[in-house]
Amino acid sequence: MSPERVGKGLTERLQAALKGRGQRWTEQRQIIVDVLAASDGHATGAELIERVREQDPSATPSTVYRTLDLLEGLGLARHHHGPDGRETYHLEGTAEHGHLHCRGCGAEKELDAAAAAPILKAITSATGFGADLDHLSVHGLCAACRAAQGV
Amino acid sequence: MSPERVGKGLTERLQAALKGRGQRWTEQRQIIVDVLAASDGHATGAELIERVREQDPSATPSTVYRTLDLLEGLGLARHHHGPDGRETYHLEGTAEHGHLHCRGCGAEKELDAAAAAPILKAITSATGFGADLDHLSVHGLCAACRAAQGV
DNA sequence: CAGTCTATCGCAACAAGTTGCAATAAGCAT
DNA sequence: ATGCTTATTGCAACTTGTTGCGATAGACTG
Repeated sequence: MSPERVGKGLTERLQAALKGRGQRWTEQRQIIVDVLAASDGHATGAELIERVREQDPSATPSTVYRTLDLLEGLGLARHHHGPDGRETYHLEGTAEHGHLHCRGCGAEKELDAAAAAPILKAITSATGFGADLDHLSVHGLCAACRAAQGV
Repeated sequence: MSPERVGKGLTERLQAALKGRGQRWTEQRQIIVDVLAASDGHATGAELIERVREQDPSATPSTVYRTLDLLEGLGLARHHHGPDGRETYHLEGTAEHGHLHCRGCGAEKELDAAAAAPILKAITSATGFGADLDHLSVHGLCAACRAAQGV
């Protein structure tokens, strides 16, 4: 697949944001952002490291993870934990969404903002919490598996 | 508040369950169950290992984790992932409950079944999912932090 | 363009979990 | 009690992710 680069706009916004905070733009960060953009969707830390290494074998895990942290600090990337606790990263820019993991069939579905709205509202009224949709991971049984198990 | 101690009945039920499956009861497993019962509430894997080691220095991480897996398989223990992805274990027997993590003050609150009911209902009607309360971890801002941030 | 300040990098060690395998020992049968 | 079968243990290596530190190099100053 030929990863068509994400618009240059992203890189420029990033450079500006970093400069404003006295931070620096480096080749490695460019690569990491490119990789993240190319693996549109979700990728584990290990996958990202591997792909970054294809472009720059000198890259180390610490650099990748630290850059990922940085991007999160800038609100450009997000991470959440999969059903097994492994980290999964995705670029901000796609709409905020939560995740549904089915323990029956292993499927993973995304939960978009519209579908989540009543859930977030229920959380707030029951607990006072303002929940982060991006960090919301629900484990359970999907409709199909519930039917199959006659629950 | 404090439900009755999980008496010796637990050990006996456990022994019977294991025997029925051709599995064995060992000193280590006794210790691990004891420790789990004693750390009523939540404990990370590392904490459990440490405490088990106080009673039996020869215990190794693999044994502890494998026993924990076994207990989960028997429905006697549960684990979920904290805000940082670390594992947290607790004995089944206390009421099912979810977890709320506040990213503002770091507080962790429990979400009991009664409070969660409307939330689970909202999840089901929005997505068809039957959510596991025990695996429900909500990250967000608690009421106090929301007020403090004027959100 | 050279000099300075310091953010970032790479390394190496660490922490939390997981897994394969040979040795041990639990539970059953004799 | 003795031996047999095989689940369980302990070890060691590995995976994923984190952290401290000295070395490198990016960005700004003069």
